[in-house]
Amino acid sequence: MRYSRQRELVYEIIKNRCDHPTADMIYASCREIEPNISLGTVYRNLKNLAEEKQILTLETEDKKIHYDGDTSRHSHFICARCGKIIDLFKPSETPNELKEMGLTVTGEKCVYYGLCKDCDMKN
Amino acid sequence: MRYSRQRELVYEIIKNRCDHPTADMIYASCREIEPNISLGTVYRNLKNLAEEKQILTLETEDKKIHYDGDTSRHSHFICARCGKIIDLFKPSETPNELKEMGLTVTGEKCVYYGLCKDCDMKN
DNA sequence: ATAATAATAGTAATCATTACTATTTACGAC
DNA sequence: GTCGTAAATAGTAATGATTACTATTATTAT
Repeated sequence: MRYSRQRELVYEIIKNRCDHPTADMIYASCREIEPNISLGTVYRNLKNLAEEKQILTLETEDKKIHYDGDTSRHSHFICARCGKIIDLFKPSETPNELKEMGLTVTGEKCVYYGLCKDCDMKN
Repeated sequence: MRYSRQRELVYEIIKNRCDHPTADMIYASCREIEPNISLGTVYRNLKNLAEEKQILTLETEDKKIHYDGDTSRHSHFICARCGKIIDLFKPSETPNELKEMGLTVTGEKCVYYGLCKDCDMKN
């Protein structure tokens, strides 16, 4: 992969955020610094970075991919009402059963669903 | 929710499969029995059934929702190459940390990624 | 500096899903 | 049983996130 100013920017923006932005949110942040960057470029680089495992993706019920610059092992909680995503602890060790079944594990995504504190109070 | 022959059909089809079909796969199965059922009806009923927690959804990297008629607690393995979805064991108990953070958990989705046996051999 | 080619900007296309609307169906009251 | 009402459907159009395409620009090895 050849260097590009745009990919560097996308990467830096994700790494410096502690939320879980979607492509259009990242695009908006990019435009503030690089007003001519195109949406396609943001999408392409997000895909590249995810394939290189420099960032992670989270496929949620809102039908938008959420990106995560924190590549350490951790789980997520997603509020079913407001959609807020909260970082959680490290998931438990991957069970041996997988290897015994002949499955080579390269990643895992553990998501809990429910109501966050704020939304629970509003009920 | 009022009874409808179409919803019943959608429900029965999912419950009697042991794979994780997408809406269009379920639509195809429905058409074999009910040739006039419409795609919108299948989508609407899948959504209804999922909201009622009679079936589960799995949001995957292929950008299609996969449905699961097995509502018992279990995890999944998804092959990164062929997309095959394999049912796994029951996930470990939901940690207390969630409750301590004020989060009310109503569901969880734990997915492992990697290569299945067949795809691993082809490497 | 130059050539080769990867990456971009801008726009068009894709495709899973949802919305819309006229018609049909379920079902409770009579 | 049938009547009325509202929910559900069939068929089609619209939506919206993502990807594809293409002429132009930028990176990098020589």
